[in-house]
Amino acid sequence: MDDQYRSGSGDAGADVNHLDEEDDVDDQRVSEWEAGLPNIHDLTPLSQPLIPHDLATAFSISPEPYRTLLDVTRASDNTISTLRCSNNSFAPSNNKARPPHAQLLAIDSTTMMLIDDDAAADPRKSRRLDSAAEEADSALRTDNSADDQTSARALKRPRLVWTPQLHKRFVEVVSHLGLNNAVPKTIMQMMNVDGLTRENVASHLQKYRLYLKRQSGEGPALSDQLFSSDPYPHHLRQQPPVMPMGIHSANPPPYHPFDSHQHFSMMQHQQQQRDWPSANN
DNA sequence: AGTTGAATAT
DNA sequence: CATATTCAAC
Repeated sequence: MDDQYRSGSGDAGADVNHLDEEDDVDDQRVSEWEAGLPNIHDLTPLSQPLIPHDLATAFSISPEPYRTLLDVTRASDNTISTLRCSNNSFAPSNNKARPPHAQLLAIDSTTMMLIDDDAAADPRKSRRLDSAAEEADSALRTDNSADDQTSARALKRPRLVWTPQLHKRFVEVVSHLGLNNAVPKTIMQMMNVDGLTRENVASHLQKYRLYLKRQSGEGPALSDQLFSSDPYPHHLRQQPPVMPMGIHSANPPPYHPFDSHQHFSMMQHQQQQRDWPSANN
């Protein structure tokens, strides 16, 4: 193929890593794949920057370096030889919980709306789980950025942090299913957050149930009324309380762990990137 | 030292 | 799947 052109939709290389077994099937799939490739007029010549200069400067994006045709060819060769070498070192797919890229779709439009709102309001951690498809990926699962040196196994996925967004989705799903169907696996599927494991959910569910029990069990006893300003017989608390999950992470979010009941009214300024990558212990 | 959220073991 | 225990962070 003409290496003067690049496609916006991903590198061809990724598909080069099957070797033996089922060649014919592979061939067919390759053909299909090839058929789907953009034609030459759809491609941007590598000699042209993807981002127009003025746009780049407007957004403070450092301009791409210019490439000569020679550069391009060289890079291309490089890529190819790299792929040839590392063929099978791919694909360990270090966990069961991420087969196809598209799983079930989200519960309903309402949910999606809510989530989107949230993501907009708190961009800090919205990067995982926002449409639950896009880059949730890179954020949640084993981080590939610094490349998995030891590749394959031995990789413990980083500790999951239940951000308010994640938790919210969790709560939504749980209430959407009855308490009967709200079991880890189902919840996990419904949440459709990729990288999220059943164990993650199970653990969280445990805490959540505990929390719920506490809420309801927590006698509206007199002691309560001493401090509470609401004299109502409050066993009407059927509605799953939106408990704000605290976060144990490198960056201290302004709110408290579990028990206290507060609505997060945090301002939406300050967007940092330090999500959860305390990656390694 | 005491809690907590999350992981892991049963 | 539920529950108990362990563990690291505050």
